[in-house]
Amino acid sequence: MIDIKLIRENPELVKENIKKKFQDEKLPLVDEVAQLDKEFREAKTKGDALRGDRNRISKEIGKMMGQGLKEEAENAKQQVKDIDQELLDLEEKEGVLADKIKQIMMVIPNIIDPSVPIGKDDSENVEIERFGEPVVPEYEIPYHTDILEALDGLDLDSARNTSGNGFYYLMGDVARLHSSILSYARDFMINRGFTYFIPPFMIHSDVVTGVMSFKEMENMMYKIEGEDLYLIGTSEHSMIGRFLNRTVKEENLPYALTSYSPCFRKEVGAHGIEERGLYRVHQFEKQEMVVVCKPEDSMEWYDKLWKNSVDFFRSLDIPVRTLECCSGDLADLKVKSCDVEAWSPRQQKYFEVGSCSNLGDAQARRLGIRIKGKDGNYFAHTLNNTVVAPPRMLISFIENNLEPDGSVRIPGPLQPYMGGQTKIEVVKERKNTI
RNA sequence: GGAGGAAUACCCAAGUGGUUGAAGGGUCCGGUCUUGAAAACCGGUAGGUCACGAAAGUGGCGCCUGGGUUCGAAUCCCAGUUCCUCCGCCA
Repeated sequence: MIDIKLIRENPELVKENIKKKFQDEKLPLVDEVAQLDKEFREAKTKGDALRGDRNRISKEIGKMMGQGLKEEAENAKQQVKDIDQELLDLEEKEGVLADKIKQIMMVIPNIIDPSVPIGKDDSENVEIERFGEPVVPEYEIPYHTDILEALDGLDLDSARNTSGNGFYYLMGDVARLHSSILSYARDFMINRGFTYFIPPFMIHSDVVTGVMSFKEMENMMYKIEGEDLYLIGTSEHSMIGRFLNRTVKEENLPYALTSYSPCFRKEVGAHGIEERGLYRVHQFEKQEMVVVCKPEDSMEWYDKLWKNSVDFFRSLDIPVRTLECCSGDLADLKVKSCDVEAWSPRQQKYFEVGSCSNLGDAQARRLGIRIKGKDGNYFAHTLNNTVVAPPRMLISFIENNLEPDGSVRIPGPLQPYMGGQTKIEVVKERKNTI
């Protein structure tokens, strides 16, 4: 959500930005909202004057009553009644205009950073960095569900019975590996100066509507029946929701936070064959980074954030690359963003394991996150990024650490979290599987 | 979940329909006094946000939130949220 003042003062800049994002259909909205804004301010100025009159006259009535001036008071009452009548329509108009303006402002995209490459869609995203040797093995790598089942570590059939498609049981060493990755990720971020958080896993509807559009909400969020509660789709929801309509002290910045949570997503819509198994599930767990900082610091934080993810994957011997989102692929709220992708030896391509975003002040404006400065308040900048999100991450992990005999290596940093174990062996008898 | 009580500004707190333009303290800032400090005394302390205005400034909204009653609401009514006390239940 951009500042409407920008539309008043520099509509051409806003239009240029829309063109850069190949959303020409939104161009008329700029003039439309400018006109609505003009009407709204006229109505508000008029309304404020009337409300002022009402306040003044009502006060006078009080004095008249005190002095016993009955008749004058009755006259004045009628005057205020007339004002109220006039305000009735005007206030409705103010409300309608304000709603319309907000609706349009929500879809006008944030001004992208000058460094963002211009391109129509994700095919024009730009690789900015690559680490590790993308291994092409001589033998065929099985589908990840087959690898995990051979380790007696995954039971999708039972999960389908208990909970439906999109759920899973992780078992034995594989379940432990899953937890180890999250624990390691937590410590990894703590060591880099982030503060560890465990947030609420359910949030109220006003927080939900603050952090996402109605459409996103419909497609993603699970609602608790009979309660004003939704299961979070990512800990960013409760982490950034914490700052909703809050003013933070300048000297307390930056907030560099890392949060753990399970994430629940409806994942409405059809998905391809490559998304079977653990690619796209209704429930996963995630270690996340959230930063709230001063505007001048956000770009520096942006670079730090995505590099954290890269370093994390490198420390587990997983080849990764960073792909910058081009203008057309950038979500409307974002100033700049990139995806961190891990190598899949089986598919012999990279796939997304995390996404890093600088939202500038757009999210803060939408949520009312302000900084109390010496010379007045101003909106904060917000950023977020994935550290790691298993079980999807397990796919790249086991594919890259798979031995020809089907066992899976545990890289050094993870071994302490696995009780010193250096590999997960294929089992002869699958005792965990019913 | 049940029964009571509460929510006012940075903090404490008064306030049952109209000179409340939210009393009074405290904190904080400035001053007097002092070698310096403390104390005492004097003065200043709603902050935010929106609109109008070149500016000075003017006005709207703000007493947990959202509705309502009224000429007028911190105050009355309805719904909700959070906190406290007690009871019940529970890792």
